[in-house]
Amino acid sequence: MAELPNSIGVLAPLVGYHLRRASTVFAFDFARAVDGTNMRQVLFAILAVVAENPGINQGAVGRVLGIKRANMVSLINELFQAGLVAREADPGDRRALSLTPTAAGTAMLQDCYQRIERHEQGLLSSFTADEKAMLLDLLGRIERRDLIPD
Amino acid sequence: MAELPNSIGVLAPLVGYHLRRASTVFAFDFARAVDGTNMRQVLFAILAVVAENPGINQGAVGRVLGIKRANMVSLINELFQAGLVAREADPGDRRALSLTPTAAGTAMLQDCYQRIERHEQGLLSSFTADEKAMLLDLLGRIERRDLIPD
DNA sequence: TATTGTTATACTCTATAACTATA
DNA sequence: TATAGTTATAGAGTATAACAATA
Repeated sequence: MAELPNSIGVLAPLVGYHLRRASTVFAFDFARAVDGTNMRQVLFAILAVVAENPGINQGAVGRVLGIKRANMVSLINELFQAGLVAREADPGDRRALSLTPTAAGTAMLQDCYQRIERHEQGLLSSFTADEKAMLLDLLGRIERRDLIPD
Repeated sequence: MAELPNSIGVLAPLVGYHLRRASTVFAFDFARAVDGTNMRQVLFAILAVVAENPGINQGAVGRVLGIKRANMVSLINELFQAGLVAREADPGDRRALSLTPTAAGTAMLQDCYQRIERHEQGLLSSFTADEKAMLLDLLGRIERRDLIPD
């Protein structure tokens, strides 16, 4: 017992601290869940939004997910070069790029979703259905539309 | 109604996604709360652990917070150069550095804590006391000691 | 004028490997 | 051998400013 106890002092009652730690636990588990797929949390989120809203603009995706325009560029490039999304000039607005998932993108999304879902069940194995629903509800009430990028 | 609706597709039922978004909301608010203090989430967390466990080693702080040895170095340097923590060779183990908060460090911790506490009350203004306690409990059950750094 | 996508850039966070000095 | 701190380094994530093309 050489080690000091790990009391976290004033961090204990702070919701922000515990959100950060819990979020990190899920982030690590996400990485393990999609190991070998070359996917990351951001890419998965973008792919999910594109698949749900085919034809959506690059900027709109960023606005939904809280990613800045400037940072969307290389992320979309990654998904495009991996053959997971297609992009073409929006006929209604020639400045904009219209994004759609490819067949490979849809397959990747479904594969990853199933892996992640299974992993989340593991992390939440001690949770009742009510507790999980309660957690999602409480988190949803925190996510009041935060600042739009830019 | 030029903009597509922002439905997030398969992200909706994933706890990890909502943890990440909620965590970001709190991180932004943290930054606004401590504006002008030169403090950041990591530095505040380290300061809190050092203040709660005076004499604790650099590596032990990292273990409590999930920060790797290599990354602790510059963080402790920042706190030291800001005059918030003092460090001296541990008499019992001459490899280790024993950390204690300075008077300025204790004052900074208390000032920041009060600011953050006030801000968290704002973010959680729609939460009942029971709901906040429930959220902390559920998050605590996720933070099962995650992987020790290194 | 405002907006879409883009480039360039910088800072923070996180990760690995290798070194030193102690244990 | 193992551990504490350190250095160097690299990859993500995130931030701002400025530009061209289009609205």
